[in-house]
Amino acid sequence: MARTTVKERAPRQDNRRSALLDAAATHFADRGFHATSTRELAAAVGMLPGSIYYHFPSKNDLLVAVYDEGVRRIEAAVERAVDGVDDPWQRLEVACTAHLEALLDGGAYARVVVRVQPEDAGDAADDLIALRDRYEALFSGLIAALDLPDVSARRALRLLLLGALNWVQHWYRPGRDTPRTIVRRFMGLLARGETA
Amino acid sequence: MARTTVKERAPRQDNRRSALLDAAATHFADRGFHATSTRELAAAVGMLPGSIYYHFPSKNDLLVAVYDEGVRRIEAAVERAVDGVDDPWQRLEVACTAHLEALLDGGAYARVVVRVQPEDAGDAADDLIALRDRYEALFSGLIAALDLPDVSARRALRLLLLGALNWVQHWYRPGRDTPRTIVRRFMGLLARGETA
Amino acid sequence: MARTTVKERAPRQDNRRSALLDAAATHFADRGFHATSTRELAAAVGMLPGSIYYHFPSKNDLLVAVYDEGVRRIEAAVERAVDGVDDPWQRLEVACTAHLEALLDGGAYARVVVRVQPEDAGDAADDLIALRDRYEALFSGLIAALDLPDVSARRALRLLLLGALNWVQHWYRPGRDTPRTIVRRFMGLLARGETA
Amino acid sequence: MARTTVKERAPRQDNRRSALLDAAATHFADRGFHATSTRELAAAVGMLPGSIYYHFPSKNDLLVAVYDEGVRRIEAAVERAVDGVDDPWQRLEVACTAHLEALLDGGAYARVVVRVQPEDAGDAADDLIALRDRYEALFSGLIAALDLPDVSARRALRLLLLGALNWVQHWYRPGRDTPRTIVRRFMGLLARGETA
DNA sequence: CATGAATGAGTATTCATTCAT
DNA sequence: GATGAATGAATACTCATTCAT
Repeated sequence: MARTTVKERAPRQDNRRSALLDAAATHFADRGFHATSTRELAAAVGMLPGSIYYHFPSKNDLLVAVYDEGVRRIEAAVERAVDGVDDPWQRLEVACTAHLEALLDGGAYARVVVRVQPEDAGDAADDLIALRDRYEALFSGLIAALDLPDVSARRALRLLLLGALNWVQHWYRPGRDTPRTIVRRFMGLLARGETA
Repeated sequence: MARTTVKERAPRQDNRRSALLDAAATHFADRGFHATSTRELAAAVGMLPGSIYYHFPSKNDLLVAVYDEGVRRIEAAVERAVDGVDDPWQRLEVACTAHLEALLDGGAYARVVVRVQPEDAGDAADDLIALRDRYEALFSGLIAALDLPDVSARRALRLLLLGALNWVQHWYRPGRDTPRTIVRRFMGLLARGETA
Repeated sequence: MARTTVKERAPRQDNRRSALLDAAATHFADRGFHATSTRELAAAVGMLPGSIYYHFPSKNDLLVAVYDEGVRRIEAAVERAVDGVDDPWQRLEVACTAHLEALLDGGAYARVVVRVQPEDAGDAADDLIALRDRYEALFSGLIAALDLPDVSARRALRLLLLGALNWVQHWYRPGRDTPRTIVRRFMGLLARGETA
Repeated sequence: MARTTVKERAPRQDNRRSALLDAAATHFADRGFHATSTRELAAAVGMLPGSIYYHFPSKNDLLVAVYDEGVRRIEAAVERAVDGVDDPWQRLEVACTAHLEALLDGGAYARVVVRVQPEDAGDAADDLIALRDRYEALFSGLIAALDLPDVSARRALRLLLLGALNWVQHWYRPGRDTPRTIVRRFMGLLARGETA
């Protein structure tokens, strides 16, 4: 009688916290960290501004939480994509596609990782840098498997690709391109084995 | 002689305005537009906050002025670089190097163009977009001269290169690399004539 | 002894309440009433902020409880000290010493009585004033037993002594002085019987 | 004919700043530092809360300014009072009276010095302590001139008197007593030359 | 005997901007 | 070519407190 249904136990869960996280992701991705106020965030989830601080100790920490989730999602997408693929260039290509899909269609979390600069997080800048590095290490691994002449070429390829991929958000218009076709084109421009 | 202050007397013109512009460029490039307050800018040039408004009607307009100067400088550098070079791939390479030099060693104005997102300018976002497009057109011209199969390949190359180049600021450490070596490496990864 | 937690089991009664009271005493004494937040108090005893309100209806009431305990403790110390002493000046001196010991070495409760101003308690200011008066009456009794010329001299002596004693906390450095030596010196400065 | 009167030059002076300082003194003295909000202060002088920060960089600095003025005023009053008085005990008595007058009738600035605890000023606590010490040094000088047996007696007398005097505000009711009569009574309780 | 989740009002402070002088 | 003095609105954040569970 007291509880309306047996499921009553769980629902009081932390879905306000995650609603808040979602709103933060969207706003940070779309307008930037500094251009987003805690009021906007609160309004977006129907809280009062002060109530945010029940869930997160500061706006900075909220950013770190979003960023962390963003990195986690891109990593997961990339790992899922390369799973079962054997050819090293093929693995790199599907990884790039997954990366780009995460950035363009994959929701706001991933976009935050590319849009927000670590230094915006103030004290927590180092946390963001560590997260970013963790992801780049995953990419380094994929590139290490290629038959490239030396470490310099590997580093150059990693930075060329990640730069180009992360910049896509600045000009991407859905419909005209898809993540897959963009990556196809980018990879097509590369000289595979016979690099200088 | 009588007065001890070393205040520069010579450049009679409005060097207050350009000092302000310089300070804005540095701050916007280093910390971002929203993270820079007009007070900081004023303090940096020894003005009172209100005095900024004698020179510029708003903080947004100040950004537009900086951005405009930034684009102007990159354009000038690129044009100077390609001048007298004939081979299309060679022209592209020196252009990329000039672009990267402007970004990395060329002072704050150019960095603002890459760091600040047009939407940060509010009303004036369109002005910034127009400026960015103007510059990209210059780049498109250089790429059009290459022997690439179709318009898609040309577009892909432009976006790949600009993305990779503009991303460099996120990882560049002076000493280890130079703009020239970075561009050499990037170009070396590309399949020249025989692109797919 | 199965469980590793050292949690005291014995004092069955509401030792959470008294832990809270202790924390409040310490914080109010050290930092003042307004400078102490209920969150700090809760954190100090490992509660959540809301849980305070199970034990006390408001922060003000918490202050009253601490203050009450503080007065009670000073009273008890003074009464214990004068017990068995006969000479009136001697009684006054040991009372002063007990008062000062309570203030300086006697824990936070007593210090709150001297540090916190009644008006800080808002509604409950009158409660604090009543408590303070109750204690001063005890002191008046001791002074009434002295061979002083008139009521004015008695009042002056009471206020001189209490003022000087209560001010000691502002300059006291343990080691250099002790409550006993301070009181000795103060009493030594007084003209005993032959007051003007 | 531009200026309405020759006096026009001065009046735009800093009288808003000093109105603000006055309001701060009154509020800090009457209700304490933490219990006074910047809003109240601003409202008291008809400013908006933010406008305070044109005049003072922080609430703490405002306190320091008030405190400084308070010490200055007590010092001035004491120095004025002892001027022309020769007998050392007489000098001490008029100094005490001046001190007490400053505290009780002399406006809020002096009261702040006694009411607010240095630690309330946060960062600026040391500034307040330095000011308080400066004033106590003045008092030490007056006491050094007395024919007291040793340095301990001098120190004890200084602390006894200052304590008693500063505590007066807690029980003083105008009308019943005056600073002069209170000091007379206090001094009358002291054993002059023949101290133990 | 409490907690989890919030509220609503308030905190000090900062913002871009204005405008008479 | 500014300054001095503010404005008005917003900022991130903290407060004591509530209450269903």
